[in-house]
Amino acid sequence: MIKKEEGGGLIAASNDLLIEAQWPQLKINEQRLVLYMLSLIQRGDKDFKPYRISIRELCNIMGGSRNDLYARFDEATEGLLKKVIRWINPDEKADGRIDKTTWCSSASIIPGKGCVELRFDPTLKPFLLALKGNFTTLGEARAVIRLRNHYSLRIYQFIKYNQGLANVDHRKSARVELSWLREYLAIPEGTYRLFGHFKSKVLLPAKKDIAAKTDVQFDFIQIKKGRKVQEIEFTWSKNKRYQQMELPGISDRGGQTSMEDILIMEFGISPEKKAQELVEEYGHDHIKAALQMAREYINKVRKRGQKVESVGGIARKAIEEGWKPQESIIEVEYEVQQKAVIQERIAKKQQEDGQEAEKRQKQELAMSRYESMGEGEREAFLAEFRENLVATGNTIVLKRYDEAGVTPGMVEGMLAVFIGERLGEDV
DNA sequence: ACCCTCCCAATGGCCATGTG
DNA sequence: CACATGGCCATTGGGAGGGT
Repeated sequence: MIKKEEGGGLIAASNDLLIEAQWPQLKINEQRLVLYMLSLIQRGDKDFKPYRISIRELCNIMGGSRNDLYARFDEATEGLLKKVIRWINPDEKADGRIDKTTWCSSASIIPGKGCVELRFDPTLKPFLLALKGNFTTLGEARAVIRLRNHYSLRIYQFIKYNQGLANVDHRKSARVELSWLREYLAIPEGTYRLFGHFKSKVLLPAKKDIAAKTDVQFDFIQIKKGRKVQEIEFTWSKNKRYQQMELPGISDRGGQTSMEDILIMEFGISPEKKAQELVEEYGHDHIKAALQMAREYINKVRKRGQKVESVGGIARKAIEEGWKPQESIIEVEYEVQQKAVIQERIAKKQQEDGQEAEKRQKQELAMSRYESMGEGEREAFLAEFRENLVATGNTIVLKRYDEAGVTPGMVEGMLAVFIGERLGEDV
């Protein structure tokens, strides 16, 4: 990924991963979705669980109003489902294995819950983790999402990638061939043939865009060979203005919205309204403390290798009971209580299963008794059945039975029930 | 709710001019 | 001459607003 230049300076030759993945031309909304999903992935995630995005967040990601939001979501996810990525997994590069998959493996809109769900194919995991690079927080992803055009987005990724490497090799700049940059940005042959165009339409807008909307800013110098610009050298710095920037969706209600987002996305509390209610009722700080405790509790349970029944349930409990750092007794109590609830549920289920089996057995016994009846006995039984129909006022079934006898469907169904009732019990 | 029109910003191409 | 630069223009697509 990094090769030594003759002069000894470092060249970020390419982000092999991205090139080898043949990152296809994703549309802006598709890129936004992917980036947003990347921010949700945790390194520790074993399999890619479905990732939930609230409608509010989706608005931020895709931009625009809520009216045609689902249509745009549909369009973007359909694109992601269709587009094939081929990439060489660096861990398996030796055997030349090429993985082929699509960006996301399923996308669903969950009616009534105010959120949508996306799922990645697990094959993609190493690729996405590599891609994830340095933007790990919701805030950063949001900032990226604000970037309007996809050249800006890709340059931002490039800068962040180099910024990450700088932590390791202390590089101060990244120098790339113009041709590489064009390839990286997937600019078609013939477009921006002149550097001037490339600069005025790609580099400068990206510079402006990134400085205005994200946590970094960059600058570049043109390195010429003769009169032709051969290479671009990027330098970068932290964007100090970023802290004061208004992030989309947060501007109206301070930090509260993000708390709702945490409730919805991390703890799966839905619908959106419920999360809002919780924030309004208990307040930001209360919930923050409670959720921290809930996280610790969940981690503890998971460490013990136990399954967490309902993350949302624990969060709700934590909020409603006001878990605070010093009140670990509650936590223990809750744990015990929760265990009891689970035990009870299991016992109930077993009981139900048992009853079900018993019922089936009785029905089978009844049917065999019915089938082994002699002619006369059966006639008498059917007469009884008819009487029962009259008694219960079941005129529709009665009519059918009188017309055609025991026919598949309603009549047979009623007869089976009757048989079960009359012959199922031990005589 | 749907369609139409207008406006604006983004985009990409062309051209005149400047410069080593 | 070859290329950079900046201005200009046509096209496109999304959003807002108004009419049916």
